[in-house]
Amino acid sequence: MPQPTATPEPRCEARRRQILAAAAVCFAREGFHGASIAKISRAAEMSPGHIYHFFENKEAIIAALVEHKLEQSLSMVQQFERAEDVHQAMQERVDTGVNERTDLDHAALELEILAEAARNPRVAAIVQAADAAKRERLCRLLASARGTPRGDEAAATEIIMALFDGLASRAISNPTLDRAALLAPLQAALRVLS
Amino acid sequence: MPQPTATPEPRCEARRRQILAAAAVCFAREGFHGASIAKISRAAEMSPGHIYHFFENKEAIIAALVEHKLEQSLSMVQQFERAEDVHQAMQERVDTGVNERTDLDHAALELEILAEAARNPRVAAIVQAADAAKRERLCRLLASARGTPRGDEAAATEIIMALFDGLASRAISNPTLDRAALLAPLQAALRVLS
DNA sequence: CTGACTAGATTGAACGCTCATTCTAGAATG
DNA sequence: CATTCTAGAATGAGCGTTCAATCTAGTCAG
Repeated sequence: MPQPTATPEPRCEARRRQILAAAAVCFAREGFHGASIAKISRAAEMSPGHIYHFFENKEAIIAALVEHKLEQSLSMVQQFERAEDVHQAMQERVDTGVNERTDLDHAALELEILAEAARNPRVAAIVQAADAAKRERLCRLLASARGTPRGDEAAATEIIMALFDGLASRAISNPTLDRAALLAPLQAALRVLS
Repeated sequence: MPQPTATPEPRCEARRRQILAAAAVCFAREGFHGASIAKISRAAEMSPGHIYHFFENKEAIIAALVEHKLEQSLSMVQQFERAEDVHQAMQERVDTGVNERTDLDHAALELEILAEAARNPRVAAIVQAADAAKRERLCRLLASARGTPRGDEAAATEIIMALFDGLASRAISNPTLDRAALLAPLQAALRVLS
């Protein structure tokens, strides 16, 4: 018995991560359906057939990647929840948020995921479950930050999320986007919403 | 003589529109790469080969559809430009705007177009040219509505566009979206931006 | 009015290719 | 030696695209 309880699947898990990393690159560059298993296997430096030992099929790779991306995005909410002054933490995080959301590779993958969710029920379920979790936690944060309830917490949360989600679209539609200049009007909008 | 010079290409143009309408349905349902020429031809009630009399290839259908969609979206700006009171016209149009942007089929096609633009240079060029035109005109409208310049007109325009673009993402991510409730916080955000 | 002719519209089978997926046999490991 | 891992060729389906054949409707000769 080499490892009794320490590392559950050292090789297998590493391989899986290797495939997901390669898939993320290929999917961002060519889309879910433009990227072939052959290309992903080349990027992951393994044979096409071997990928099927770790994932049932191509859709499972997409699902796993989407899940992984959304888990990352949930960690942002956790940061706010741990912060002492929520208002201040949010204002400070806007800068980073804009840069993350308007990064071209990130934006491309995010839009690809949403477009896929619009037609693939399995992806839609993953996206919507993750979104519901994120939304509820953000809404609760907003309510506690406001102190006195105004009754439109859910809608305001929705608009704040639309604002940040929209940044990905803007990054694609406007390659001359001035990220720094966005901060002032964005914070003004957030102030009136929170 | 029924029509001497009125209709230039009645049959040909009608066929093109027929193909584009069928393609819009197929692309919204299955994505640009999921929808095959065979399926589009079936939806357009014509043979696959015949499609190639009207479009050079599949990419040309995508390009034509994207162009058509963006022309429609430009007509909204024209409405504002013709209005007497821009502020008022915008506030009145928000309701319609929310419903248009959060329509699932519209949102699916919009996200599909943006995802394609992120990797297809031809589509990117069309999207970005249309976006630049729309952006400049909206920015000018915002400046004239404000009266006294504040210097952040371009950035504020960008944030307003992000807000509306983001609604498409929200419609996909949250199927329980309460469209009517969005209006109040959305208008509050627009008021502080314009 | 009728039949031959024509040009454009339309068809659908066929082509070459790439895809996701499976299979087989050899290499590595213990 | 037994077992697990790995590679890459094989498979069949489906893709975008082409093209020779067919249909259709309008013109014109008689």
